[in-house]
Amino acid sequence: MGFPRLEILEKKFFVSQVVFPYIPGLLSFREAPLLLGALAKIRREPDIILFDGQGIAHPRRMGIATHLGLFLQKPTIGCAKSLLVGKYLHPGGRKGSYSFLEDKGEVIGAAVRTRKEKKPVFVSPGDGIDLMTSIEIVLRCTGRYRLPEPLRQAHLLVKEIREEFEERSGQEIPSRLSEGITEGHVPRYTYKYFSRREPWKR
DNA sequence: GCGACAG
DNA sequence: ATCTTGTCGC
Repeated sequence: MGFPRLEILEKKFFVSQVVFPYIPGLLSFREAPLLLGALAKIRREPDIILFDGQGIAHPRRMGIATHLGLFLQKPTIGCAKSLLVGKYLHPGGRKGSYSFLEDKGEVIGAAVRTRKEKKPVFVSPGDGIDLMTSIEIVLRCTGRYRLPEPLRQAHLLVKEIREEFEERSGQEIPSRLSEGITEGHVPRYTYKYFSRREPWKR
């Protein structure tokens, strides 16, 4: 999308099976491969990328937005619909109000009210950008809905693709089966490894 | 040991 | 995330 007009410039998608389970704190391992697949199809070079997930508001300050920002060497922002880690005071009810999110004595993001009286979204820098700029961009990308337009449009596109695929292939895409497919494709040792407490300390 | 836990 | 039931505001 263009900024600040938010015109859609390109729409691309990527379909495949997930090969890693959803584990809080390890979302990148499950979704990054597919996101990279879709991003590889984009012709234009984005100036910045907004992700549906955390940036540095992560136990190890490495949410999916940060992870991919570093990988792609591109500025990124994390905008999650719910909290992973950190504490915050409820922000004011007006659209645009926000309060900082902190963990272990450091500010890692903010709870931003993108819609009056609605649950806030959690914004945190991915990489190559600061918190205040991240908040400003998310707000300027938000219109009448809770989610910033880039993320909302992405969700709508996925819904569109999925429905078309379901009717054309007779058998719908077992979206919930991502669980089933996952268990059958993730090597046993891999799952055991990541199922332990704080596996990154091993 | 118990609770929390992006999508 | 997905699913189901019911409610509130434009």
